[in-house]
Amino acid sequence: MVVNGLLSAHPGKTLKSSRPRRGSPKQTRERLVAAAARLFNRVGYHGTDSNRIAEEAGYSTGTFYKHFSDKREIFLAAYEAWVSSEWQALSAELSRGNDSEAVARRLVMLSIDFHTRWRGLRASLLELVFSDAVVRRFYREQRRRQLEVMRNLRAKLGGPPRSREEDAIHLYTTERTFDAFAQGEFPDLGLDRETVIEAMIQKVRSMLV
Amino acid sequence: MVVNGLLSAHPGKTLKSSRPRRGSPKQTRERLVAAAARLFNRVGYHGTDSNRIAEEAGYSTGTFYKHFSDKREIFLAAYEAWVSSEWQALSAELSRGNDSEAVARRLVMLSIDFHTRWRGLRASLLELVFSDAVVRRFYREQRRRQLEVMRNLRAKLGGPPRSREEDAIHLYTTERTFDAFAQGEFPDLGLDRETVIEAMIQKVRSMLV
Amino acid sequence: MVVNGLLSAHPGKTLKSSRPRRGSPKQTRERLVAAAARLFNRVGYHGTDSNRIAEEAGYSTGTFYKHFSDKREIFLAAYEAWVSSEWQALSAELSRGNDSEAVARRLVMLSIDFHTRWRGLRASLLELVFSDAVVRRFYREQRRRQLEVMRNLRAKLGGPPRSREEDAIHLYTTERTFDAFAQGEFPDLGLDRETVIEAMIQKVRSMLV
Amino acid sequence: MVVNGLLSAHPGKTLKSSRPRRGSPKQTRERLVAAAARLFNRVGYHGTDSNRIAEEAGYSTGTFYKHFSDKREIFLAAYEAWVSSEWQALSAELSRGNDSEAVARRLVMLSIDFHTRWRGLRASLLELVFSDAVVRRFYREQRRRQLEVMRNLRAKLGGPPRSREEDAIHLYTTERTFDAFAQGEFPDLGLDRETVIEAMIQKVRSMLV
DNA sequence: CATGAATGAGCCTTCATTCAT
DNA sequence: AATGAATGAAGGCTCATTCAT
Repeated sequence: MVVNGLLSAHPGKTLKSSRPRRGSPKQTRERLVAAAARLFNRVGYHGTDSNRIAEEAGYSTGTFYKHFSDKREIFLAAYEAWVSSEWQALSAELSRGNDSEAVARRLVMLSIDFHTRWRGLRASLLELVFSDAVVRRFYREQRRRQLEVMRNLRAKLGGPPRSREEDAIHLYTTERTFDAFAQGEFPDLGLDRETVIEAMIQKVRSMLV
Repeated sequence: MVVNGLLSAHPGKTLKSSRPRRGSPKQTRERLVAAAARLFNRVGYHGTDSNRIAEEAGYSTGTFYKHFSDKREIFLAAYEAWVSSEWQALSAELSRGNDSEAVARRLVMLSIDFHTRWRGLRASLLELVFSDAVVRRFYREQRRRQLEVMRNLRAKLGGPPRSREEDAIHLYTTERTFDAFAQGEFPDLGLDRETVIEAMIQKVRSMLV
Repeated sequence: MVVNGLLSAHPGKTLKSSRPRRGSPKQTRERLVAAAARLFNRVGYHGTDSNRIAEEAGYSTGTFYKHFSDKREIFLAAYEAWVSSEWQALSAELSRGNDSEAVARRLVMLSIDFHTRWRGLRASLLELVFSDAVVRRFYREQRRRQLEVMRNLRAKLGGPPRSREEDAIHLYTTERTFDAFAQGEFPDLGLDRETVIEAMIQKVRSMLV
Repeated sequence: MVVNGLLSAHPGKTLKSSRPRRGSPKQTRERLVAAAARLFNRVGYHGTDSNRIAEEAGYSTGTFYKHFSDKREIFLAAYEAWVSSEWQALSAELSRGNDSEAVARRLVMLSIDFHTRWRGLRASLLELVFSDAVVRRFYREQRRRQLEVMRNLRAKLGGPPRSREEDAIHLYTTERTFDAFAQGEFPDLGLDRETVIEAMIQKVRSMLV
């Protein structure tokens, strides 16, 4: 589980590293994952080639395959890095809140931020979940954990009981809406950004209390 | 693009056509789109080989490119066929309803059905919307029309006014939930199918009245 | 089983074909096999790359894979072509002989000729038989047939009975000696070409009568 | 190249060494050659990865290239080790013999043993002799020495004079037959092991006396 | 209108070899 | 003497697309 500065930072904006002759395998791996995340987010999974990932990270072709057996593997690593950093950020956010309105607002802003930064990877995700059994398994596992976290969270916050089904629907709603946000769908549809945000805040809030 | 029997029928289940040498261009095109839809739904956009589409439709490689300038074009044609057939089915459903609960139920079942039949194409959609400007434009246009239809529908049914933003969020919710349904996500997460369906019926109903 | 002019002709000497836009698949396949044989014989199996085979045959990369699923497959095709053409030549030779000395001489000269023309492919053969189960199976089958042919031949010629073991040893002897011939080993070792040939003629003759 | 215990022992059966940091260069070199021999015999020359050789010997990649300038060099070293150990074993065998039948038998059994233990390396040999001039030179030199040894041996044993050409053919025969033995060709062809061995014993014996 | 052989850019992957430590 | 991270040329193979028939 890699939750480091390189990755939790904005993946689409990190600069291309200069050529590093020899580093720790861990560092190399992280640089590769960060570069992969950047590329996935820029051109999607299918638009990214493994040689390019290595180059973007400042390494040569072969180095990639010393660390990952194929593109899918680094995709999963990037995906995991994102999920980890998002959860970490969300729980940090939650731990300092009391006013539910303020907490919900911060959660929404944070989510939008994450979905925006990981938009390309997210855009590729559903197709991979469909077409690749390994990605699918990984993805479903994340979802299970998400539902678990939600349930625990609400218990801790003293919120009202909800069925897991309701929680799932809530997750789908926020997820898809934030994706639309990240993809710039709202201005394109003539929808008001602030109105959507407010609506989402209310939705999130209703799950917390 | 015509909503014909080939397409509005279950695309994943249509049998491979026998060799149909020389037909009307219209018929050829439709057969190609139907074959493409079948393949997209089975293996996704990137998993579908354009030569294979022609073969599946009972034509040769060259014929494919006589009717479509590239793979994206047939994807859009298949997408359009699906949207058209879904809307047609939905409006047919709506036109015979009066009891809002029953109508909502039928709409939900219909949607699940459509999402299931078009799951592969849908799975590829978000990535293409992300990576391909033409698909994006087409997709956004569909979304605009969807919002328009919703607004008109509610006006006709005498439902309460809603902001377009609320409508959009509703669409995202149903869309994503039905996709999850189609991908078999619910049993995998230990969620009860019927409970989700009931919840969705209430959601849809609340938009109608 | 391809026994055509292209292949039974000297594979190392055929000129590179000019670019043929469209031919029968059979012709294309034959040209590819002929080109592969030429390259295998020039630089060995591992020294030959599949793109180069296509180029040498006057085709592009992709054409190769329309006809052969990988390099091994075309190796087996070339191998089969050689075996076929050699057997055909040998049996043609045998059918017109009566004087056993003369027949044996012609068989030896023919074998030397074949081993010389297929020296690169033969040089690669043992390694592939060792490392590749499919090649091994194919190779063993050829050997079985060889032993069969020998037995039948001798029966027809009224020669003395020999055990299959003796036949096998005889085949190994001639095979390896002709390979050495083809590889130019004799002058290098200061051995006299004619003396070796005479010895081999006697060996072959002793198997016939 | 020293014929040491590591090498004259069964190369295919030696266990992977434990990490031997810092030894004499000579020892390191020997361990590398032994590891290379093991791998060549398991998967052939082209199937052997030079990094893997180092690993198998318990050293790092770089160490390999400190001792050998390339893969071919270690192949030649392994080849030489094998030839040396085989000659040593054969001459030891010969020196204690008097009964020609018994001697021939022991020589045959020894040869079969050697060919079996070095089967992978031998399988690669002919291709390398064909494709690599340096290997070819080395190989031919071995052959010259072999012919020399044979001539001397027979002189010492008081055997009948034979031409070098006859000797060469004899060598090819035994070599190829023992290779076939080592590759398991006989059972596969339905040939009787003992019959072949007896025949080879007679062949060898006829060269000695 | 239809065919299908042919194209070739481009991606994935391996592995012999180098070199900074 | 040894390490092992890094290199990058080279090759295998795919697939969207073209075009002569």
